[in-house]
Amino acid sequence: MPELPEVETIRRGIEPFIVNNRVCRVLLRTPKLRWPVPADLDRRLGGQVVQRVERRAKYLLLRTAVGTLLIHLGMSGYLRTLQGDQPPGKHDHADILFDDGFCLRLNDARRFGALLWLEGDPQRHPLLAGLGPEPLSAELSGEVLFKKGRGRRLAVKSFIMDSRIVVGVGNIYASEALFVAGIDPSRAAGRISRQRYRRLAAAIREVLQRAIAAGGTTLRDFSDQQGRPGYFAQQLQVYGRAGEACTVCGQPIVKIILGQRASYFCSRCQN
DNA sequence: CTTTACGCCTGACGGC
DNA sequence: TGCCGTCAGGCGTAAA
Repeated sequence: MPELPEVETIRRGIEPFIVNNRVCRVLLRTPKLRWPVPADLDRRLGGQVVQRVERRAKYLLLRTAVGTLLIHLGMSGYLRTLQGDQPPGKHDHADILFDDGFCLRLNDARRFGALLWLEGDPQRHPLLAGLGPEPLSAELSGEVLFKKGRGRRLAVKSFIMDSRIVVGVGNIYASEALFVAGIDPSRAAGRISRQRYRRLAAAIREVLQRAIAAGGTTLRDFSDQQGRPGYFAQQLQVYGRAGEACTVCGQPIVKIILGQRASYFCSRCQN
């Protein structure tokens, strides 16, 4: 389930292989993922040179002179990199083949992902236009969170998972960041001080940054295959650890449901 | 305006 | 062994 760190790791992994590389063709095996995949994608992307590989939130953007291929991996999606042709396996929905024999293959068992063709400025596309700040940029600050949180009764965990507030904070890292910041996930977003939001903004950045650093080592080799993203589970402090001792105080980690999502926290360290 | 519920989809897992 | 129900989860959309 790729969260932002996984997507960024994938971006960095594929970038050197496809920037300045020309797409020779696109092979679609599945007509619809989350939305219908443009049937004429081969005609649009074929022959185009990938100029840049960007990421906005959890969307990957492969930019060409005439348009942008948007890729979202949903929950179960991953990209593999292949050389030459290899027989497709189960849930291998699309291949992007390049002139030099390089192939980017999209696999997504649950098909919650997306493959779309965007023309014009991608930032104007409805999927991207309303997004909040990137968590790793200076645009995210405690002040921004504090201001957006005014008057809201929503649980802060659900609040930071709202992509209009800040992008790329998925279920796992939301719990982790709130633990680092010492904030109870169920606390209303409007009832958190500026000071504590500053700590939260820093915690979000730190947790994501650390996961990217870990991904850079575990997913380094993209030349073979397996851009299969992991959870970086080895360094999670609360997520999925209900009943286990808090790494700081030893209290058992508690699991609660917020906004229909599993949430984990330490009732002693977080308030 | 905010908040909540649901649907999309498959694989893993537990109970029988 | 197999069948069935439940859960997981990003994110858009509908409904309250």
